[in-house]
Amino acid sequence: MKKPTIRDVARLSGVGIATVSRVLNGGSVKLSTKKRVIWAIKNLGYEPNTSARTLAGGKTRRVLLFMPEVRTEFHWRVMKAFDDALDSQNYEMVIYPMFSGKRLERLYNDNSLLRDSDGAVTFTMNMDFLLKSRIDFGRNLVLFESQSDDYDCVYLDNVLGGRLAAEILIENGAKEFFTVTFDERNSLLATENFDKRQVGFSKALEKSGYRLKKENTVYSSFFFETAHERIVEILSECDRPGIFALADNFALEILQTASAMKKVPGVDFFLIGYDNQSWTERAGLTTINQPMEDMGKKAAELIVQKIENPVSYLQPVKFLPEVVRRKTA
Amino acid sequence: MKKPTIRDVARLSGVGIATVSRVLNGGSVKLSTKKRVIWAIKNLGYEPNTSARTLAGGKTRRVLLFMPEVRTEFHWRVMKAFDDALDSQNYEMVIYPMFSGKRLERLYNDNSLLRDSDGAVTFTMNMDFLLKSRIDFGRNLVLFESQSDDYDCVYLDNVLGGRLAAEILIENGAKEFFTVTFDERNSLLATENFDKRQVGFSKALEKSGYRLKKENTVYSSFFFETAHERIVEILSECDRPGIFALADNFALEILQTASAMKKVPGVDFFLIGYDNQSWTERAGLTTINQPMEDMGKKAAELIVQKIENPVSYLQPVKFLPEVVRRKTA
DNA sequence: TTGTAAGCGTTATCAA
DNA sequence: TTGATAACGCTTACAA
Repeated sequence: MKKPTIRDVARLSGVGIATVSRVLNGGSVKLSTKKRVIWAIKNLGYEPNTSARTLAGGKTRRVLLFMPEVRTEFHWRVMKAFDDALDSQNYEMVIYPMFSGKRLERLYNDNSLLRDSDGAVTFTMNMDFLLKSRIDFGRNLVLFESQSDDYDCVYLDNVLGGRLAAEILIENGAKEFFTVTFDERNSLLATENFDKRQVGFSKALEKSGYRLKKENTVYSSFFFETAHERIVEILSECDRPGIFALADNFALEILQTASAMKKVPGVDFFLIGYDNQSWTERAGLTTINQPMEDMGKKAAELIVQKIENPVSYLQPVKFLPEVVRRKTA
Repeated sequence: MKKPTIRDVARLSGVGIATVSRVLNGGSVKLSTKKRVIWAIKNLGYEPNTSARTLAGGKTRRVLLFMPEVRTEFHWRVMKAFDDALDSQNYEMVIYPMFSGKRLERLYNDNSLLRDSDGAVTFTMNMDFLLKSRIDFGRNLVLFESQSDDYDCVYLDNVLGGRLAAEILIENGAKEFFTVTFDERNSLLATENFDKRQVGFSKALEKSGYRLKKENTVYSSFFFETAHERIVEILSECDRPGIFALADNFALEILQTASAMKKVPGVDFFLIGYDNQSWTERAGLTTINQPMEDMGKKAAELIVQKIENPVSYLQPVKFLPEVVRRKTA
């Protein structure tokens, strides 16, 4: 049994196909006819054909999301918020995972997916790298958690985030400071957000007369926490160290190690994370909140706006991080 | 400047549009004309229009992947392999993330994405749940890491995996046995793979005269390892316990805790993981290997085969887990 | 082996 | 406010 088309709907409701199209796309139609058409649509279980729509010059109502390797709750929650917001505007999210640079090449050679989208959003991607690919992203591009003067973007003030972390740790009376982070340079597609947190942190320290020694930056990773030994060392040799974990994930590692060593956070050492992931509340971790849901939602709004009402100016949206005080600092 | 169409190509190469289409889709064309057409395609930078193709009844060369919440290296590596294999056959992967049941409803109401795909693959999804949604997945559906009598599927023998783990631990001379897992029932979309590992493990234990006590199953989670205290307890109170971590992620937690407690794996306790994630080699973790790349590739082959040569029989493909012996057991 | 022409299901233009 | 009708770019009979 064939799927009903716009013609079937027109026939059943006794109007022309153009009228049905108007009902579908919000043209002006007399209320009574509109009602008949809607009834026919429901009655037949009609659904517009996307390909025909696109071909005829209509919009796809699809937005492409360039997704980095998902490692933390952060990515997932932002994507979810983004998706929800798009859906409420009747748009659909399609994910393009960035497994490697090879994938970009592929998109360059066959950008049908991009053409079949009304717009695109890059998610924590290194724009230098992306733009170097010479892919034509079209005009409707929004950057999420990366910055550029040439595109709309939604990002968090990571420098401020670092500063806030420093202030808390100083306030707690820490004498020596440490950061736990990961080496972004290994990641082809990384943005410089971790760098910024680090910079904000050490600048704020200096402003108060402290200093972040170079060797006090500990590198870990998301998959396999390699910082373990350094953490044991710090926790046993330092007097009440102040530790800034540039992602909550790293803080977890520290919390566990400390627990096994019978060191009490907030007493024997001070710890502040970054992200405010859902588990941190239970763990009593003091952390820097990123309003992930708001940010995801904002990105969706921005791209939809760009698609529907093209304007000639840029709209960079900067979100502000906030300290969530709990037990560890 | 408009994009070139099939007509432009036909005109430039002096043939009819049908001939160009044949070149594009692999119909029989004289070699010399074929060459001319290909030259024209390159010359113009022509790219077929997906919507027109689909509308005209052609294939989209697109496969939809239902993605669960990605937490571990496992998901990422399988997706990558799947994607690579699809690409080599000139297919494209589109991800449909399963944020929640709500997302399924949405697909039910507007399954244009599904219609715009030639086939679909579910990735570690609970099929009961998925089928209950009454979504029409079409005939071209392949299940990855879940089983059903009604569809092609690619899966690992998880019961065997559990058995292998038990055998290793017994061989090491462990007296008391533990498992660390997570509670799948909380996850709407989970498959029963963890259950199966657990069953295989305890059955094998019993066959050798041992027993897995109910209270010896420790529940953790991927986001926030809640098993920490239990692990400390086990490690300090048991004489050389044998621990089966049903995912490498959980094993990592144990390794770290042990390290902080100065307990040596392979001596003070025995530990075996599951997955053979990339970091496990460096960590010296004995684990059960899942051939992720092979499995992802096989799933791709299966779905492409289904699309291109529909057959009337089912092809369940069972992969076998293998022990990777390292230092912890 | 090739070309002509009839769809595919929409949107958009233009008259009515 | 409506309805014909011409695109949109392709695949696929069918004819040559």
